[in-house]
Amino acid sequence: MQEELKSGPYAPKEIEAKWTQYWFDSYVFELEMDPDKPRFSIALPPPNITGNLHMGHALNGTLQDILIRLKRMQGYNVLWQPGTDHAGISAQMVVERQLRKEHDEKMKTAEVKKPFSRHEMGREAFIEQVWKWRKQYGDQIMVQYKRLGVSFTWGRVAFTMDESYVKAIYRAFVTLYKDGLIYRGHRVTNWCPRCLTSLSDLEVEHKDTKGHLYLIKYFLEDGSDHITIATTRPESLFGDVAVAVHPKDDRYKKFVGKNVKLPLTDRVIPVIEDQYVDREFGTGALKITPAHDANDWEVGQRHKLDSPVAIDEHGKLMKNEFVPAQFQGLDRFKVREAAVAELTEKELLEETRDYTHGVGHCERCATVIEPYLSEQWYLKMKELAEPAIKSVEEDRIQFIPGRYASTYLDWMRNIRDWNISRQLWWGHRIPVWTCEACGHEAAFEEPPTKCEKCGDEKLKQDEDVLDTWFSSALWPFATLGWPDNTKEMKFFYPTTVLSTAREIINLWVARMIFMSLKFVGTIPFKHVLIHPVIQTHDGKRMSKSKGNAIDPLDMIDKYGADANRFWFCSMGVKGDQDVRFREEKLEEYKRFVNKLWNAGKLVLNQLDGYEPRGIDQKSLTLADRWILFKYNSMLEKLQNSLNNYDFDDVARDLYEFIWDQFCDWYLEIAKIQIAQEGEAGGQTKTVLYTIFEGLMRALHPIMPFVTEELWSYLPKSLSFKEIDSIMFAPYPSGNPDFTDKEADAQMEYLIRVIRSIRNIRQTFDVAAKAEAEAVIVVKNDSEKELLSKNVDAIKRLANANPVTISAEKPAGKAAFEMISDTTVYIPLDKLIDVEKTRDKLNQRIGAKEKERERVKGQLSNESFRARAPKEKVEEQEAALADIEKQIASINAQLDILKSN
RNA sequence: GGACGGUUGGCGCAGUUGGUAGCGCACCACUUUGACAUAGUGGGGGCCACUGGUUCGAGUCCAGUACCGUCCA
Repeated sequence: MQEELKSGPYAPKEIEAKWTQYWFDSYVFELEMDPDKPRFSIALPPPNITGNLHMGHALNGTLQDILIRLKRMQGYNVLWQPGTDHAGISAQMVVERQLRKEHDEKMKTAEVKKPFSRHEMGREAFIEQVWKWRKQYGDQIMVQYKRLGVSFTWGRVAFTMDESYVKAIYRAFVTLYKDGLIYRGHRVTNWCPRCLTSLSDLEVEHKDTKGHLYLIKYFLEDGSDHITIATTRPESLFGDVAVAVHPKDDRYKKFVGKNVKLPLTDRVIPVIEDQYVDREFGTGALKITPAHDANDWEVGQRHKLDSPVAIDEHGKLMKNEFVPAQFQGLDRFKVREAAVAELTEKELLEETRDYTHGVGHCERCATVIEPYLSEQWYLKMKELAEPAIKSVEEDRIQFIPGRYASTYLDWMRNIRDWNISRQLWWGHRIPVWTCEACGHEAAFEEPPTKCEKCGDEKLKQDEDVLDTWFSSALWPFATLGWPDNTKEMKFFYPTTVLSTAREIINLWVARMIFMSLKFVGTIPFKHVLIHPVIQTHDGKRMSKSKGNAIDPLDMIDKYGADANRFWFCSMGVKGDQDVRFREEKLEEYKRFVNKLWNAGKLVLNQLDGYEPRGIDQKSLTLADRWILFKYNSMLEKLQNSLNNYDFDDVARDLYEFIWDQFCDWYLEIAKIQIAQEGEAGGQTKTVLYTIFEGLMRALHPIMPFVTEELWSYLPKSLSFKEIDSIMFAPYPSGNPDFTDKEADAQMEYLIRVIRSIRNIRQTFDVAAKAEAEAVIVVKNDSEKELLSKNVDAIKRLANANPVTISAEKPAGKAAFEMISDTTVYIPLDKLIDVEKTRDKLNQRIGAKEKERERVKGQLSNESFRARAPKEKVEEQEAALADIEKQIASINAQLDILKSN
C-alpha cells in the first residue's frame, strides 16, 4: 500500500476508509486456533438489533478492541465474539409500529377499512414480518461498529435466534425444567398495560413522582367508628379484601376481628393483623388488595383471602361485580380522580397529602406499571445463586473496579425468583406442551408429536416467549456451540474478560454467571470490566427520547475514529463512575493525532533510504541516551498499566511522551545532530527510527488507523518485511538496558539552561529573531563539559549566539537567572536598546500605575463599598493586588537595566 | 430508605505509600525559520466543598456536614 505520503494536516476520513477496506479485503479476522499459543477471548455484549451505535457501545467497543489488538500483537490466539440479540419487546414494538404506519397509509386510500391489529394478522404472519425487518435492518449496528475500527472475529457474527443458539436455549430450559427449577406461578407481576406483557423487576424503572397520599375512612359495619387507611392508589380499592394493622399497634387493637364497610361499595371486609404493616407509614392502617399489589398478594396468601381483580390488562376498571357501574371500563387514572371526588362527596376522605414516591415505569415505553395478577413462568433462584455468589466471593471472578462486586453480591444475596415469561410473539416460545386429552405437561427440546403419557396427538404449546435476558444469559457459551463440546469451547472458554456497563451487572452479568456455572460447570469469564457512563456536558443521562444524545458516528466524522478512541481510552475504567461528554476533549485528541502525523512526516523525510539497524549504545549523544531511557521506561509503565486495565494511564503516558519529550525536545535536537552527522551518517536516524516505529506499534491498539498508515511508509527490518499489517506486528516492550539516570539528570539540566535563556529573552522583550549572546557561568568541570558538548542545542533552541561557557560573569548590563550553581547571563547592551526598553517598561509601568490609581479611587469611595454588590468590591480588591504585583515585577526589570 | 461515586485555577480533569499543587482548553504577549499556526515560545491564574480530628507536616488518612450524580428498593 505504498503511496506518496500526503502533505498537509491529517485527514482521517480517507485513511480510515482505506484501511477498513484493506483489513476486510485481506483478513476477515478469522479465528486462529494454534495449540501452542496462549489464548485470549472476549464475548461482545450483544447489542440489540433495533439499536444504533451510541456512546456506550463506542466506548465499550474501543476498550475491548484495545485489549484484543494488544493480545493479538502479543502473539495470543484471540477470539472476539460479535453478534446481536433479538430484543423481544423492542423489536416487536418497532415492527408493529412500522406495520401500523403502512396500514394507516392504506386506510387513507381506503384499500383497507379496519385499523391495524397484530392479532388479526396472526402470530405466524407477524413473526415473518419481524424476520423480514431483521434481515433488512438488524445488522445496522454491526456495520456502524466498523467505523470505530473494531477487529471483531467477523466471521463468527452470531444472533440469539440462530438455529444453533435456539438449540442451546431449549437445552437450557428443558434441563432447568426437569431439575424442578422452572415453575408456573399465579402471582402479581409487573405488568405494562401498553406493551401487554409482564416484566421482570429489573425492567421496571422507579421514578420519583409527585402524587398524593389519600386518607380514607373505612366505617365499621354498625357505623359506630371508623379506621382511616392511607393509600396512593384509591382506584384499586374495589379489589380490597381487608384492612391490615400491625399486631403491636395499640391504636387499632379494638378494630381487629371486626368488619368494615368498603367505601363506594356494599361489601364488607375484615380488619386483620400482619407484621408487614409499617406503623410509621401513613395512618398505620393499610388496605389489602391482593390482585393489585405484590406485597398485598403475600399478605392475602398468608391470610387465605380472595383476590378479586378490579383493573384489567389495559389498565381499565373491570366490568365485574366488584366495580361499581359508574367506574367500569374507565382508565385507572380517571377512576382515581372520580373515586376521590365521590369519596369527598360522601365525606369519606379525611385528608389528601402531597406525596412524592417512587413509581414503577416500563423501561421501554415509560407507561406506569400496573401490578397485575397473572400466570407466569418463574426460575427458582436460590439454588442457582449460591455457586454464583461463591465464584465472586472467592475471587474466581473479579470485578474491575472492585467495588462493583458488592453491587453484584447485594443483588445475588437477596435475589428473588425470576419471571422469565413474556406475553410477546417475537422470541423463543416456551417449549412446554400440554396434552389436551390428559392434561399432562412437559418441556421438550424438539416439538413432541404425541403425549408421552397418554399418547394423544393433540398437544398445545405454551403461548408465551422467554425473556430476552434468558437467552443472552447463555451468550458466552451458546455462541461457541454449546451444548456441543466444540473445539471453540475447549479453546476459548471461559472467556478472559467481559466489558460492560454497570447498569447491566444484575440484568446480564449475574445471569451469565449462574447459567454458566449451572450448564458448563465453570465461570464464564475471569474479569468483569465496568466502564464509566458517558453523560451529557451538564451531567445528565444521555437519552434518545430526551434528544440530548451525542451520536458517536457524528463525532467520528468530525474528529476521526482515532481521536475518539483515544478519548475513550483516556477515561479509564477505575476513575469516576460517570464522565461528562466534552467535545473539547475530542478536539484536543484530534490535534494530538495531527501532531503525531506531522512528527511522522518529519521522521519519514529523514529516513529516506534508511536501512534499519541496531543501536550502538556506546556512541550515543546525551539526547539519544535520554530519549531512549524515557522511551523504554514509558514502555515498561505501559505494560504494567495495560495489565491492570489502567487505560487512562496508558493514554496519558503516551500523550506526554510523544508531545512533551519526543516532539518538543528530541526531534529538535535530532535535526541538529543529523545535520552534523552529514553524509557519513550517525546514530540519530537509528534512534529516530527505533523510537518512532516502536511508538506506532505501542499506539496501534488505541489508534489503529493513523498508526497503520504511518507504519506502512516506514522502512522495515528483515523480521518485519513479511508482516503486511501493523496489527500482526509484535507489541513493543521496554528494554532496561537503556536505563540511564545520568542522562536523565543531565538532560533536565540542559533543558533548564535553555529555558532560562528563553525566559530572559521574553521578559526583556528581545526581538524573537535577534540572536542573544549568552554567558553561562559554571562552577565545576563536569557541567562545563556537558554544556560545551551541547552548545549547538543551546544556540538553536534558545536562539543564542555566541554562547560562552565561562567562569567569569560578563561586564556591562546583563539579565541573569540562576540554576543552582549555574548562572545564565544575557548581556543586554547590544541586544536591546536599553533606553528604548526602559522607556517601554516605564510606559508600561505608567499605564499600570494609572490603572492602580483608578482602582484605588474606586475602592476608597465609601458609597461604592456600601452600595456595590459584594463580589464587585472583592473583584476590584483582587484586581488591585494583581496590579501591585505586576508593577513590582516591572520594577525588578528596571533595576536590572540600572545595575552593573 | 440502602449502596456507590464526585466536589482541586474560568471550564474539563491528573495528583502514586501524607512532605507547601500539575495537565488540556480558555486567557495575555511574542513568532509564520521546511514536521506541525490542528503549531512554537514565554507568562498570568488555585488558602485543593465545609467542619472537626490524627500528625512535626494533609488535596492525600479518620469522623461528620452540605451539594451534585448513578444504581437498587
